[in-house]
Amino acid sequence: MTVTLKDIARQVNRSVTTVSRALHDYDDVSSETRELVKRTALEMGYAPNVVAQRLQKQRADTVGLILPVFGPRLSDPHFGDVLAGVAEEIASAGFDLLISMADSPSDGLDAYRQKIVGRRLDSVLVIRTQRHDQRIRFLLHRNMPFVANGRVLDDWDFPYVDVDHAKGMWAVVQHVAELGHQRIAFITGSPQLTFVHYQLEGFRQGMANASLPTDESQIVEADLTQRGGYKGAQILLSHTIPPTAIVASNDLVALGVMSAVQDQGLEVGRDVAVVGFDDIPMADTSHPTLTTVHQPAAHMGQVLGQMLISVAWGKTLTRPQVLVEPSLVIRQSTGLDLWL
Amino acid sequence: MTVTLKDIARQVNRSVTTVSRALHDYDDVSSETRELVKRTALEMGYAPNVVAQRLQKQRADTVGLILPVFGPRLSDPHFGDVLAGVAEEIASAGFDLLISMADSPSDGLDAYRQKIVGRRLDSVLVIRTQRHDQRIRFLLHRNMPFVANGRVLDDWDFPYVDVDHAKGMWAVVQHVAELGHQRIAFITGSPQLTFVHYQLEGFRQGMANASLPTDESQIVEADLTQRGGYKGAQILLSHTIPPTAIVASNDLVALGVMSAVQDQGLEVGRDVAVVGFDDIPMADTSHPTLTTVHQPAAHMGQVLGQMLISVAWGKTLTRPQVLVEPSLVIRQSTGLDLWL
DNA sequence: ATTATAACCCAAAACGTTTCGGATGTCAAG
DNA sequence: CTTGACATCCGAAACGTTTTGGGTTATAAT
Repeated sequence: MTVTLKDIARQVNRSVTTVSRALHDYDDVSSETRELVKRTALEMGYAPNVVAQRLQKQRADTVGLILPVFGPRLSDPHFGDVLAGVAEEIASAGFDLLISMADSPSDGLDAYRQKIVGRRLDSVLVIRTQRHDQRIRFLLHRNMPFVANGRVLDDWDFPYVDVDHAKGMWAVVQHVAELGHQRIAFITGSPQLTFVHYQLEGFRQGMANASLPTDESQIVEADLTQRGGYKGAQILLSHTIPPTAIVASNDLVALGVMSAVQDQGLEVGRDVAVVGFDDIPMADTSHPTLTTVHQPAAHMGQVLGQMLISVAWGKTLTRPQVLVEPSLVIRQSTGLDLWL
Repeated sequence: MTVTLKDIARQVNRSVTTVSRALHDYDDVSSETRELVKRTALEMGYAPNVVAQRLQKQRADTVGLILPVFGPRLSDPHFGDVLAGVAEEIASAGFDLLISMADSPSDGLDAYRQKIVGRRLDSVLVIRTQRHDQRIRFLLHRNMPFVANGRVLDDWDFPYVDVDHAKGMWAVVQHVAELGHQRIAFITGSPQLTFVHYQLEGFRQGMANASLPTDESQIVEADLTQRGGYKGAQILLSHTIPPTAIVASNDLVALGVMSAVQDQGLEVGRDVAVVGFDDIPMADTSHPTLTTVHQPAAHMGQVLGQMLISVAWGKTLTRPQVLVEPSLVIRQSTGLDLWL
């Protein structure tokens, strides 16, 4: 059915070797033969069997991504943007992106074992790192090329791209405090996640810097979704002394917070200030528009993609650790000063 | 470095054949040998080389998705949800999802050629179909198993899952007309896209059914993004007689429309009704909440996933064409009746 | 006339697995 | 003692490619 080198060889009366070499422009085949081979290959609709090529070359030209069960969903816009950047970048190098989903939480490592040891992948993208990440431990241990989108707290040396969440959150608190807010609440994800850890650090330092006490009851943990934000805000707003500003771990959560605030009949930006993190497209078109911390998602994705290809080729990275400076984007959701 | 069957064979003093058969629980190997083999395989950290398995079995256990250049972005929530459903479903069957990006518009078909003919894929998911889709033509012609998320206008027989866009849009117009609106505008994507075609059909029939004239100047084409919706709405609202209701091809566009309306100082749901299509999570938490047509994205993804696996195994589908009934979800953005 | 050089070609091995078609040995039935 | 059945094992081929290490022929240099 499908045509192979052998078929071409038979057709042009040459050996398989010669056909292969002709197609690869080796200089020990005559130009007539080369032309002939190439022409008939085209005519017969030949396409190389990549599986065979890979077996022979011991390379896969594929970078893998294993979606953790409790990680970001494919429908998370910020994550989607990062991923699009990665996909685009590696595509231009002829690499593919292989996405597997871990079936169960514990399955995470087993999935790695199977896919990675099975040599399907040349390098791996690790997303949403945890403070002490088993996956990274495993990959380091197996000597498998990988790049992480995020850091860990352990003192391990591995390539990553991350945004300086602490600094970003610090700037947020700074901004909100300058507007006169004193009761600033924070809706976060699981503190096991490294980026949450750093955001908390930035939050606490920012509060201290503004000479505000950090009230632990104002820090609530929630799902990193709109629904999570909505619920978290409901809890916060039901306190006897509700916060006047609510900061969220990401924009999705912040959008949920805005909904909750508005459903309580309060006005975002006047009664309650709301701040997000990520700067997803939606942040610019919500109402009111959302003050947030900008992350260059697509660009980070591209950098990740380049690094993934480099490590797949066994190159050592000139700049293995990239920490991106975030920038505060002030919009309407923190719009008005308070008069206190 | 990595351990192969041969290594195990040497270790346990058996042939490669026997080791392979032992690991696969063939009944012509003694239980002692089987145990021995399995134990040493585990001890040595053996994992089969999938590439070799694939070459031998002529299967890839992979379904492919080639992202068209002008298709939905990975960051489109509705698309992400569908994709998540697909990924989840095929993962439970041990399949992987391979995502490639087409480098250039024209490259679309070439990408198919290379990846598909190169036997990397057992089946292919085609998204965002066009009225006369070259990709589907190609896949049919090559006899390559695939499933489409969307229909075509040609009378070809192939498996697809789609939502009845015409019926959905018909219901939208019906609803808006019942509220008293007469100048109903429509912001669509390219009419080359099949779903836009059907939406237009439903729109026109709905208008006719409500005895309203269809004013072609009220139908504007835009990018299927928030930005596109924003711009489209600006154009419509600058007309001397602006519409009182704006219907959009999807929720993203509708959210952009809402922004534009609000930026003009108008109130969505009172001054201008806005309707979307898809029912992304955001539609429920936007302000005002968005009236839209619900699509069971994740469920459609699962069905697609099951079909993709079936066709990959060469099975004939019991129900190759699935047309899902959409349902109108009435929320605040069409909130108030008009008094005309 | 011999030798060196260049131009062109190819057989065979290798990548790691699965499977077909025996081969060998043992034991019970005839 | 032979035959057949059974249990256990294995060699070799196959999947399609790339690469190694040649071989053959014709031409140029000695």
